[in-house]
Amino acid sequence: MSPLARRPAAPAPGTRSRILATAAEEFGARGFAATTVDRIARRARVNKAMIYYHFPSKRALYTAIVRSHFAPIVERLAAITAQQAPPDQQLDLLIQTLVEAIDASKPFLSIFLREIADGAVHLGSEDLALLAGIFGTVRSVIAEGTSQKVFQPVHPALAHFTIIAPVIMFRATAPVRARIEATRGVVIPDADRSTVVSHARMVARRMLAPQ
Amino acid sequence: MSPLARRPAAPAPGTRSRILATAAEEFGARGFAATTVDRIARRARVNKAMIYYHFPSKRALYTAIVRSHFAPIVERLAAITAQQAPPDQQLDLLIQTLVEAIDASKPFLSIFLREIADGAVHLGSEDLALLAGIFGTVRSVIAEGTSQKVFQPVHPALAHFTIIAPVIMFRATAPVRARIEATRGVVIPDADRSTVVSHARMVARRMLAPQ
DNA sequence: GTCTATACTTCGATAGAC
DNA sequence: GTCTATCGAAGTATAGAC
Repeated sequence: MSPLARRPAAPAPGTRSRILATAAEEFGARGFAATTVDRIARRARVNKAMIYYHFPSKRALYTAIVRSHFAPIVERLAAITAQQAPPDQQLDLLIQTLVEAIDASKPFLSIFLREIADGAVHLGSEDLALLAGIFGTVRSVIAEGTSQKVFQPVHPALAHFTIIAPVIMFRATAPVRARIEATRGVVIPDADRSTVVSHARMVARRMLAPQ
Repeated sequence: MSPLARRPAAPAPGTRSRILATAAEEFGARGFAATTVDRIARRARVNKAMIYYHFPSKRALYTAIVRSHFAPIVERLAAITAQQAPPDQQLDLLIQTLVEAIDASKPFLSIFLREIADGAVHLGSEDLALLAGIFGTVRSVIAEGTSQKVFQPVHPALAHFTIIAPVIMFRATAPVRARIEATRGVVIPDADRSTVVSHARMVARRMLAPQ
């Protein structure tokens, strides 16, 4: 190789992951349709054509982000139920893990909310399977507790969302609450993770306590 | 007026409301950016130019929808706290009213979720005031109960979302749950309104019961 | 792997006749 | 109030040089 030759094909290791991270922020903040590939490129400091070099389409880029966020959550949840602990202990661990997952990525939380509003039209059957896995895990732990008479009988889906929806909505509404605080001069206290976990556990315990 | 003259300006009473209803469905199902004025026009069976005759812009149409949905909810909530009932009774009424509001318009529920994901960028200070009103009403009833020692102390925002977020997410996820049922052959029971109200009241009562 | 330039499409919005 | 026709701005995606 001539020393005078240029190096036109030097790999830039951070490029692909920088695209993914920036795209997640944009999709989360604006939604799929309102996100432009131009803007992702500019913010990730790559050329727009580079995005199409790494991903076949805007949609494929979006799908890659969704998969990479869902999969590890389901794995961690499965690890908890694999151990044969009592239902109330498993539920405490499930709550801890779910709150950590929700806190792990603010953009993904927004993507998740939009996906629900969309009726999950962007999710393939593999993604739906991951979602069903999360739902099924919580549900089976509650069902086990009910059959052992340590939990009272509850509507499965309503119980599931009673545990997790408050955390989702509380975290997701943080920017809106901040705007209300700023605009209207009221103080709405935030909460750190241990406060949120404690609250969710308290709610779960009280909701499921036998009559 | 000559009998031969045409009547080019016959009013079509249903036009404006048909635009509003169709636009709400589209904004709910697709989000603001993905919704096209062309499609609203086609589905509402009006000419696109008619939309711009009734509303100055796509954004103004969206805002009109948001206002018309938020305002009556806040009114009904205010009517409840105006009466001087005990906190637990007020809370039961608040829950009933909020569940009814959530069930009243499926499109608006999706619009609401997307607005949260957006950080409420489409909402002006008047809309934020309405949102703050909903939040403040629940919050003040809980605070009153706590100061009367009939409720235990709780984090205001977490308590608020513990009561209302499960209902929001349960209703909003109905299409996704249906897809999971269809794709994966599992049965996820739905719930009618009285079941949802009872569940939310049970959760609120148990969460707020003094230790 | 990276860039420039551009083809192709869609969409919000308006002009102007009736 | 209602229509047709169209402008102009963005935006996805690709071709092709280096």
